[in-house]
Amino acid sequence: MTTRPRSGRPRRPGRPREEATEQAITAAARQVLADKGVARMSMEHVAAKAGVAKSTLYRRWPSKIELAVHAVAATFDEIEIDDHGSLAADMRAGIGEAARLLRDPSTGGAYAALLAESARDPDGVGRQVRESLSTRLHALVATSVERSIDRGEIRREMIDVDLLADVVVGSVMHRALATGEPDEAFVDGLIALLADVAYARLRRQQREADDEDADPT
Amino acid sequence: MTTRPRSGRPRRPGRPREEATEQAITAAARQVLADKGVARMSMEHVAAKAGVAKSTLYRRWPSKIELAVHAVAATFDEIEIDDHGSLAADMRAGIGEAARLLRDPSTGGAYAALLAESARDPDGVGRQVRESLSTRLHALVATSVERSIDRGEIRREMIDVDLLADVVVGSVMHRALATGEPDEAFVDGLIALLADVAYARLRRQQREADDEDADPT
Amino acid sequence: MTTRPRSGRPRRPGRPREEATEQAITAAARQVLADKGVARMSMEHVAAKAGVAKSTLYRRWPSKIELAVHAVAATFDEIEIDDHGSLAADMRAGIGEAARLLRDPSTGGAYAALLAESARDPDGVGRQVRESLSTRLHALVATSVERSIDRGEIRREMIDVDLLADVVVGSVMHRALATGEPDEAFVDGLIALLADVAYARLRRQQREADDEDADPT
Amino acid sequence: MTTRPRSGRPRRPGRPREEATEQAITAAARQVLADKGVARMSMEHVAAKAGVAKSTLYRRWPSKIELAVHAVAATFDEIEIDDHGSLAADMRAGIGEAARLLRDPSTGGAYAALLAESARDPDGVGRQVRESLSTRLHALVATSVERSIDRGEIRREMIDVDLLADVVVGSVMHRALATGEPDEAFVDGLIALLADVAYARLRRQQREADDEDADPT
DNA sequence: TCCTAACCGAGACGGTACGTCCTGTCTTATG
DNA sequence: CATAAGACAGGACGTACCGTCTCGGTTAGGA
Repeated sequence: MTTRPRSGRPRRPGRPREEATEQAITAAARQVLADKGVARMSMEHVAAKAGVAKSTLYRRWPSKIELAVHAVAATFDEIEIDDHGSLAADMRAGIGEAARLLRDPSTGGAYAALLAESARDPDGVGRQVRESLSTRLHALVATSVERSIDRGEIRREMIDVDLLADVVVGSVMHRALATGEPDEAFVDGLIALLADVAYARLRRQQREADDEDADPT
Repeated sequence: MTTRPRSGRPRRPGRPREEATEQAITAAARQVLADKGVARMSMEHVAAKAGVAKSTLYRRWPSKIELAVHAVAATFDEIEIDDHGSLAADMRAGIGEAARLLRDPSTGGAYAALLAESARDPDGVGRQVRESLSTRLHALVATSVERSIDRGEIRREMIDVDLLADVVVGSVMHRALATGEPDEAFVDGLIALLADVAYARLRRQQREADDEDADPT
Repeated sequence: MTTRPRSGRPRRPGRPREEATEQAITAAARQVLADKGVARMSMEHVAAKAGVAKSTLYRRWPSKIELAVHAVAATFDEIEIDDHGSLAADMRAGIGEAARLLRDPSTGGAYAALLAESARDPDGVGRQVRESLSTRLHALVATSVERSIDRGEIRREMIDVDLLADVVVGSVMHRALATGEPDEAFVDGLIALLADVAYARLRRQQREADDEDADPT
Repeated sequence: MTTRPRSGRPRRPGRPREEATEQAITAAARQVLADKGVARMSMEHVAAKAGVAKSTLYRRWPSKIELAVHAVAATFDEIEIDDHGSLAADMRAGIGEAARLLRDPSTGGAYAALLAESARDPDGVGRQVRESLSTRLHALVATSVERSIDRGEIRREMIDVDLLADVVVGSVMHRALATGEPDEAFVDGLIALLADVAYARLRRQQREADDEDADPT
C-alpha cells in the first residue's frame, strides 16, 4: 500500500523480489522504531534484525526516512473504522482509536518525527507522510462524518471534515506528546466539546427552518 | 531563561563566561535549525557558525537536543499576548499568533521534532520541552481565558483550559505540518468552532439559571 | 586465445554463444580498463558499456580479474615482432615496442596491477598472467635472440634468454611506472648497456678461442 | 618520514596526536597488507586490528592508498645499505637486498599494486610512491655507485645511475612477480651481466687513455 | 515438429568496504 | 575556571561493486 503495486500481469523482467523479504523488513523496522524512535533507528540494525543485506533495504526504499514512513503506515493499517450506528458513537470510537495509537510513545513519537521531516521536504517526504499516514488518521473522522450524513443525522454544510480531522488528530497528538497522556477525561472533554458544536449548529439550523416557516418569502 | 540563572552574587571562581558567547551561539543555532531542522542541525556546524569551540557548546548545554530546545524557546519568546478586550478577540489573536509561528516550517518542524524526542525521554527532554516550549504556546490560550474570567464573560467551570490549549495548539500544528498551511479559512473555521462551543455552553448555563428562577426548590 | 577453444567438433548442445558478444565485451573492457585501471574497472560498468547482461560476463570469465587479463592480452596481441636483420636492430625494435606498450599508463598500470594480483595467487591468476601476458612480452626478446642464434651472430651459451627478458621488460616497466617516461634516452641507454654486455662476451669468447689455438693441449 | 614532520617547536593548538597510535596503525596495516594485499586490505580491518576508530585513520591518511604507501615505506625502511668495500660487493649486496624484499610476494605485490595506482594518478599517489618507495630502492644502487666513484673505482661519466637503478629494481621485481622467484642463479646472472658492462666500459676507457698517450695531439 | 540444453536480458540478493559526517569526550596551551 | 583547537572512539549514512541467483524468453540441433 505504501509502494506502488507491481503492474497487472506481464511480469517485470529480472529476478522477482522475494515475497517474504518485505514483511521481514517491515516487521524489523517496526520493532526497531518502537525501541529507538525514528532518529535512532538505523538501517544497519533493521537489516540485521530482518536477516537481510543493507542493500536490499536501499533497493526498496530510497532512504531511512521512507522506510520509517512505511513502517509507521503498517502500524496505522491496524486502524479499524467500524460503524457504531450514530455520529456520537462513531466519533467516540474514532477519537478513542486515535488516542490508542498516539498514546503509545513510539507511535506518537514516530508520527511527530515524520511530520517534522515533512516540514523540511514537503514534496518528497511530506507527500508520502500525507498520503500514507495523515490520511489514515483523517479517515477515522471522515468516515464517521460521511456515514452520519448518509444516515441524515447532519448535513454536509454543517461541518468542514478536514478541519474536524485536524482538530481531532492534532488535539490528541499534542496532548499525547506535550501535555501527557490523552486519558479518559481528555477524550471525554474533547467529545463534549464537539457535541456542543453539533448542538449549536443543529439548533441554528432548526431556527433558520422555523424562520422560513414563519416567513415564507 | 532556559538555563538555570548563575547563582546569586558570590561570583564563581575562575574566568567568567563570555557574555556575548551565549547570544552568538543562540543566534547560530536558530539559523542552523531553520536551515536544516533538528535532525540535521549539527553541533559542529553551530560552533563554526558562532565562531566558538565545540566544547563551549557542551559546557553550556549537555547535548544537542537541549541546545535545540533553547533555540526554539528563543524563537517562541517573540510571542506577544496582548489584551484585546474580549475573549473572542483574544482567542482570535492567540490562534493567529500560534498559526504565525507554526506555519513557518522550520519552527513548526522543530517543535514537532522536539515533541517526538520528548516521547523517548519524557522526564529529561520531555520536561524541558514542556517547560520551555509547550507552556509558552499554552499561555496563548490560557492568558486569554483567565482575562475573560476576570472580566466576567465566562465562568471557570465552563472551560477546561488545558484541554482548550491542546485543541488550539494541536489543531494548528497538525494543520501546518500534515494538511498544509493553516490559512485564513482554517483559522476562521477553528474560531467558529470554538464560538459554537461557547454559545452552547452559555445557553446551557442560561437555561439552568432560568430553571432555578422558575423552580427555586 | 585467452579462453580455451570450444572443444573440437561435436558441437555442444543448446543455443550457441553469440559471436559478436565476446568482441563487444573485450572492447568495452579494454576501454573501461584504460579509463579506470584494474582496481576501478567494474563488471557492472563493462556489462553496461558492452550492452550485455552481467551474467554473460560471468558465463565466460570466472571473475573480474580473468576478464582483465583477457582484455590486457588483447592489447598485447598488437605486438609485432618483425625481423630487422640483426640482433642489435631486433633488440632495438623489441625494446621500443615494449616501451611503446608500457609507456601508456593504462597498459603499464594494468600489467602491474595484474602482476600484483599474481603475487596473491600464483597458481590461478598468476599462471594466467604468465601464460597470457608475460610470455607475450618475453617473446619480444626471445624471438630476437633465437633469430640471432640462427643467423650465427651469437651462441646460445652466451645468453640466458629468460634473464634477458626480465631485464628488458622489468627495466622498461619500472621506468615507465616509477621513474617517469621511458623516453628515447632511456631506451638508448638500455641498448648501450646490452651492447656492452654483448661486446664483453664476444671478446671473452674470442680470447678463449685464441687460447685454444695457441695452446692446443 | 612519510608524513610531514610537525613543524619545529611552537606546538600546534589542540589536543596533540596520540604517539602510540601511528605505530599501532602502521603495524596493523603492514600485517593486513601482508595477509591480503593492497586490494583486499580494508580500512575497517586495519582500524579494528590497531584498536583505533576508522576516523583516526582518515584523519592521518586521506585514503586507503596513502596508508598502504606508508605501510610499505615502513617495510622498505628496513633496507640496510652497508659499505662492502668494492662496487662489485656493494652491487651484490644491493641486488640481494632488493631480491630479498621483492621476493616476498606480499611486499613485491604491494609495490606493484602501488606502481599500478601511480599510473592512474601520477601527481598524487604517483608522487608519493616515487618519494616514499622508489627512491628507497633506488638508493640501494645509487649509494653503491656513489661510494665507488668516491673510491675511484669508476668515473661518473661511465654510468647513468638512474638507468642502472631502473634496470636492477625492475629486473628483480619482474622476475619476482612474473617469472618466478628471483633465485640465486638469477641474481648471479644479473650481476654477471652488470660486471660485463663494467668490463666493457673500463676497457674502453683504458683504450682511450692509451690512444691519448700514444698520440698526445 | 517438438524437445531440450544452453544462451541471454534483467535485476534481486547477501555481502563487504568505502569515505563522510556527527556525537560527546578528552587533552593541551593560553587567558 | 573559560576558551580555542583539535584528537579520539564510536557509529551510521548512503553508495558502489562483487559474485550468485532466479526468472522469462530465445535459438539452435536432435529425436
